[in-house]
Amino acid sequence: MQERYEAAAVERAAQQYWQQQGAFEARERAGARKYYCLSMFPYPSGRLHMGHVRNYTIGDVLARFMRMQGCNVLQPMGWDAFGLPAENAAIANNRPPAAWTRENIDYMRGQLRSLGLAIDWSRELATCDPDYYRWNQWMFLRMRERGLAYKASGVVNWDPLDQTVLANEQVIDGRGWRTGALVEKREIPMYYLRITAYAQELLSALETLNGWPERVRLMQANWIGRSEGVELAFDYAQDARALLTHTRRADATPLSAGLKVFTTRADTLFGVTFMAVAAEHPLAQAAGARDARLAAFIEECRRGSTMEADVATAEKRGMATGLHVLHPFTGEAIPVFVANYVLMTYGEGAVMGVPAHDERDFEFARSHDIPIRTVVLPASGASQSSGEGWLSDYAEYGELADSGPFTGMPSAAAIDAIADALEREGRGRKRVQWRLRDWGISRQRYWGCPIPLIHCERCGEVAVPDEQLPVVLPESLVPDGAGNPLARCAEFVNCRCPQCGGSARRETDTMDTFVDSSWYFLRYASADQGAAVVDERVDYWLPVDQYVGGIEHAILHLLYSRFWTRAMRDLGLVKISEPFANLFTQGMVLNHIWCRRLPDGRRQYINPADVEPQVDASNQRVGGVSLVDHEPVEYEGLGTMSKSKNNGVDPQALVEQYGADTARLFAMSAAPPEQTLEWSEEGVIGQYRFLHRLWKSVHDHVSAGLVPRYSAVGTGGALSDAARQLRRVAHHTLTKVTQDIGRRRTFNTAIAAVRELFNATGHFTATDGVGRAVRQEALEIAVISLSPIAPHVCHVLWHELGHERAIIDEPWPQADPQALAQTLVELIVQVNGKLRGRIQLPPGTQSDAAIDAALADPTVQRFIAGKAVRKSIHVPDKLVNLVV
RNA sequence: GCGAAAGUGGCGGAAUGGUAGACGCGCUGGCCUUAGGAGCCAGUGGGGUAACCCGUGAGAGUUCGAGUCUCUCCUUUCGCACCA
Repeated sequence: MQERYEAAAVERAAQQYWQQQGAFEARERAGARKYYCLSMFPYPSGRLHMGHVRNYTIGDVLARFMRMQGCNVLQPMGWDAFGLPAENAAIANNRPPAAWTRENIDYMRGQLRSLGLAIDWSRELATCDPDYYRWNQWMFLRMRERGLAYKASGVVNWDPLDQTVLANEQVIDGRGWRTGALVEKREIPMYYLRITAYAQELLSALETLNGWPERVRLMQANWIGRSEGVELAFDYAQDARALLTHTRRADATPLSAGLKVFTTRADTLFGVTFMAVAAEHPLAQAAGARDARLAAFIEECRRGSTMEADVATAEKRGMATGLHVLHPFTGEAIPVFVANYVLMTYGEGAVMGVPAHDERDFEFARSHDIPIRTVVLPASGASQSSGEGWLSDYAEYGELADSGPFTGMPSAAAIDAIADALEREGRGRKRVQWRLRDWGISRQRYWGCPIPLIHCERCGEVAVPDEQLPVVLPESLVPDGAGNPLARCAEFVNCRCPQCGGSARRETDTMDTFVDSSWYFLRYASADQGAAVVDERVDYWLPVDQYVGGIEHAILHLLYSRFWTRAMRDLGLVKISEPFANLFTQGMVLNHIWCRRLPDGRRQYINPADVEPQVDASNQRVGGVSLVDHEPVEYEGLGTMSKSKNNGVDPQALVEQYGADTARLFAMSAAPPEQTLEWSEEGVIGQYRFLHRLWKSVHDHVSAGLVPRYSAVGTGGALSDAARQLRRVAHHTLTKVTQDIGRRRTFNTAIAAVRELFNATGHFTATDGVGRAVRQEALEIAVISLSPIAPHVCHVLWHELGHERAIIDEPWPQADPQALAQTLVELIVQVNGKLRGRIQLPPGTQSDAAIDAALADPTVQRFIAGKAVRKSIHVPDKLVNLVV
């Protein structure tokens, strides 16, 4: 055996072996428990980043561990290949996105292979391949037939200079990224998928997802946002009625029934002192038509991005319309305002304003001189004197006051009573409101899956017939940032109407890339199936047993996938409802951020590898010096690795310098996988050193001749204390690693445990036959425990330890209870909860005996001297607590 | 703004209501030598000669016992529907 560990040679050998054996190609197999282990597929951005290394190593550790547990494991990989970055690269390089994307895929496949992942590459797919996206189109048409896909108008970010729809990412401080023009909201026709039809099921089924993190389930539940409340209509006062009869248009029907609102707090109805409608609300539009100041305000609301975070953090502004509605019970005239914080996309686009019982309404009333009328008395008894600030007790349920016939009722009963009264008069009813909106999938972009529709002047909107699928995206176009090049591509646009045969125009919108990623996990099960979207093999492999990916996908991707799977279920294509039985959300990878301020105020980011940090007395980074030009740079703290902050680390360099095992070991050891991971070059070197020492230690052991491990020999009692102790540590390590990988998913503590075992092995000096057999056993346990995490080096070391069979084909070993047995265990003794002593007792000692032993401890005696022991708590084999 | 998490030595982190700081990085001292991104040994939260005392963002609470559970506050990170 070679004395020095050479990562490159070791990894080449191991990878070659796996490839020759076809070790990771998965087949459906009756009898064995299947284990479908899936990591979120990457966007082919050009190079792998540390987040990928972390993600794929987590998945790989689980896949390899479960394989050794006897499972039939499938771990596939593919490419989320459509999307905006390819178009940006195309603009920058004047090359088609297709070429850029496919080159990136080729390069990144090589990078992934160098990590030694146990992937079945025969199932590889890319979403930009027509063989894949034709099924997007096929599914879209099936959904359209069932009313699950429909056309409606939607609001987008519009760059008035480029005459182009912008993604939220392309809006920077309210301006277009390329033109700098102020972005506007614009309504355009779009296609939607009716995810809201599944809202209740998507919500209820969260309870069944026991293998998902609680926080993800909570976030999804909040996102779906079921609220029970009351929908009611306020009749128009004379002024509004007069206006509406003048401006009545064909589409004014929503206005005819009065001003509709939805509220969860019908109990506060008698406190309504104003109404607020969104700028896009038809009533606002009508009022704006005869009032120039109001029209200007509405126009102002149209500026800015469509992002909800922007809308919600914008200054709350509003303007009176001069119109009024009538209170359904008192008949009082209530003024109607236009307000920028009312969302047209939620509820009815209008809200009733109750300043006394809603903080946002309270502030709005203050700044617009609207009266505040208290109608619910808080249960806390807190009282609010006028002129004071907002008191949150008033947002709680309580007892109604000044509310006509409902006065004196508790809130919950009042809501029912008010809803009943409204329903009797046909003015309102109880209903459920969802926060979840239908999924707009139209993108006015080139590099995506074409929506398979044709527009014919005679026949209208016509579906592309199934036998003409896929509608193939021409791959030679180069976008220029202004508009969609597809719309200018005559060969694509001009076509025949499938119904009448006349000339027609093809739809040029493409699909949201979330469509591509909403079902790829199903396709892996039958990736070679040309005649159907999936086949019966999907029933064998699905659901995914373990899904691994970033927490940033907690809502959208996962919710869309849950919806899509149900849509396919209802089409009879799959039997499952939930695609992912277990979900693991990994944390982000962070690195330090260094920058310089340029004269024009912008920041220039410097890569941390090029900075020598300066620290203050308490070792905090306060600044640094560039290693390139020796000029000072500013420290901006830690942030996720990103291109824009120039703080990424190239995993390729890492693998070339230290090897994949070191990279994997670092990614798994530096933090628990669910939390953020801080990059540390020193940490990487530490793992590298460990692998060297492990190698050296096996080398030194086997160069004195191979011995069978102690447990295989099975000799009984002749062990020295040191040998017994080492065996106990070894088998304890095995227990801990099995739990930490298999149940707790804390790979960092599994690695720490192996290191403890390794340290213990180093301190074990016996050279006799039994001693060497015990050391063999300890080293074997260390190597096999580490093998899912650092598979290459363990593959080679396993052979060197004398094994013919490859380590990936070894069954995961079980700890020997005899090795774990102890003759004495240490109990801690507390007095009033503070540690005061330790006692050694045989395991299983009864309470009375344990407490007597604790009382006899000299230190304990000092602390209880002269005091009465009031209570004694005994936790068997762990502790005694004496309360005095 | 709304929703979700996190906060422990100089640093990353460990502690599955029961010994706070496992394991590693860094640092200090020593040894060794085929000078290697080496290896080995010892030390490393603060205070105190010691006995001991203090210590997990801040404040309260539950408990025999709280880093862990509950509440309030502060700070940081993630998501917010056209980035993927």
